[in-house]
Amino acid sequence: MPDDLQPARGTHDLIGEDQRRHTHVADTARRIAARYGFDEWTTPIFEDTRVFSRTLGETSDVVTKEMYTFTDRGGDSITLRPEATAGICRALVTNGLTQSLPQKVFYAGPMFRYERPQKGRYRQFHQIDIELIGSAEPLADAEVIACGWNILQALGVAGDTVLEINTLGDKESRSAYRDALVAYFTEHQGALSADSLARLDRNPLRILDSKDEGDRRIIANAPLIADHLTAAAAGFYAGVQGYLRTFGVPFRENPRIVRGLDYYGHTAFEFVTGKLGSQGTVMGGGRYDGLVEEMGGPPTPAVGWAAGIERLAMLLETPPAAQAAVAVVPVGDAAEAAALGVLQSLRAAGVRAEMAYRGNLRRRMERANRIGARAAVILGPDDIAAGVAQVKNLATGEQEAVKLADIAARLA
RNA sequence: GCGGGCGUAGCUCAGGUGGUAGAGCGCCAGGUUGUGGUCUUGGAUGCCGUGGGUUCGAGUCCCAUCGCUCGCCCCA
Repeated sequence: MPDDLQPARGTHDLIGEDQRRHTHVADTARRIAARYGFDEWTTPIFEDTRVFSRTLGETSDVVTKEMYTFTDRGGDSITLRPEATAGICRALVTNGLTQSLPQKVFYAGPMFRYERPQKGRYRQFHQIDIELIGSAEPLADAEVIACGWNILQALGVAGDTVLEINTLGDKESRSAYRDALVAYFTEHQGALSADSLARLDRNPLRILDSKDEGDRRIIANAPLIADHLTAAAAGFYAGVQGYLRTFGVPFRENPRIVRGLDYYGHTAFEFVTGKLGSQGTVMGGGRYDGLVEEMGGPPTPAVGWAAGIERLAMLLETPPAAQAAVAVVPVGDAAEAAALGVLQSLRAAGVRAEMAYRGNLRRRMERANRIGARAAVILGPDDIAAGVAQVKNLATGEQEAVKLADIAARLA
């Protein structure tokens, strides 16, 4: 194979089983989300760079080193979206939908981040996404999570995942907690890893997430957000947990859960799995009450999550099967016209049907077998003269003459 | 961005100490021009990732580079 034409680094072609897994994940999510009242939106794959730089946080890795940003021919700074939420909020504002809240949005599509590729991490990857914009109630958080849980159940992967939840509190709680953390970690900075030292002034909350062993010992005694929550924030968090129990969604509190993007507050959660190596987060999200305002709209509460389609597709136990076709097989050139008639009648009846473009009977039967056809409809001159075709079940080998007019109904 | 492992046929892989490349599967053709799967006979697989170096000679040794992969970072 010439190596001058390869897929760009971190991108993948979706073909055959890969595509079927992908489609199954997206279709299942779409179906379940619809039951919860979420409507699908499609927004542009690229946006004005400010849509992301303003909202994701000036210090986040996504903005500082992972965006595909370029200047277009008109001189505008354009960015391939690294995530869906910012674009959805922009669309909400642009279309004046802040006047008709709440909006419940389902989303599926490709995202782009310039990262070092690895299992479950790609430069072009796909997410499904739901956003519930316009409700400040804890019930909204719980419903969004319950919907995600149902999707994982429908995909048959819920058993592989654990829901971990935390609260980041309101602004007041968070800044008090942040101060406490900085004080604590500064006291122990001699023992912190280099990575965590860098996080200390950039994003101290992230230290809680460190995998470094030395860090973990220090983190074990770090202050907890629970002790710095305002009464309102604590009440909100308790409300979310109560509704999760009502919905029957099992969860585990994990005070170490922190979100990477700055716009999150209050509820933060992740569905994690141990089956994908270090890329264990399969679905993650939380509440982002400030984002719509950041985008130029009125103050608007919102909560949502994103899930990686590739990661979910990898967890699928049994690959979705391709739909088996019916192979139409003419015997000799003279039978072609009649065979095409049968072929089209099958398709009109909703049957997946195929006819090879050339080849003798034997070759066409081999091909029917190779494509996994469930049946072959064989038409020879004798059959046509008698107004029938041989319908052969390729699994059992049984064959029987069927009137041409009855074939479509027989195989539908 | 940092560290480890790996790039040989379409796929999975074998090729001690350097001597011009192999297997299985798949593919193509015949046995079988009105019947697939099983069987059988034959055939083609290839810039040994790419570039450079050492050598009489490199798939094999060295350097670089690209890609894949695992971990860190980050995140879905």
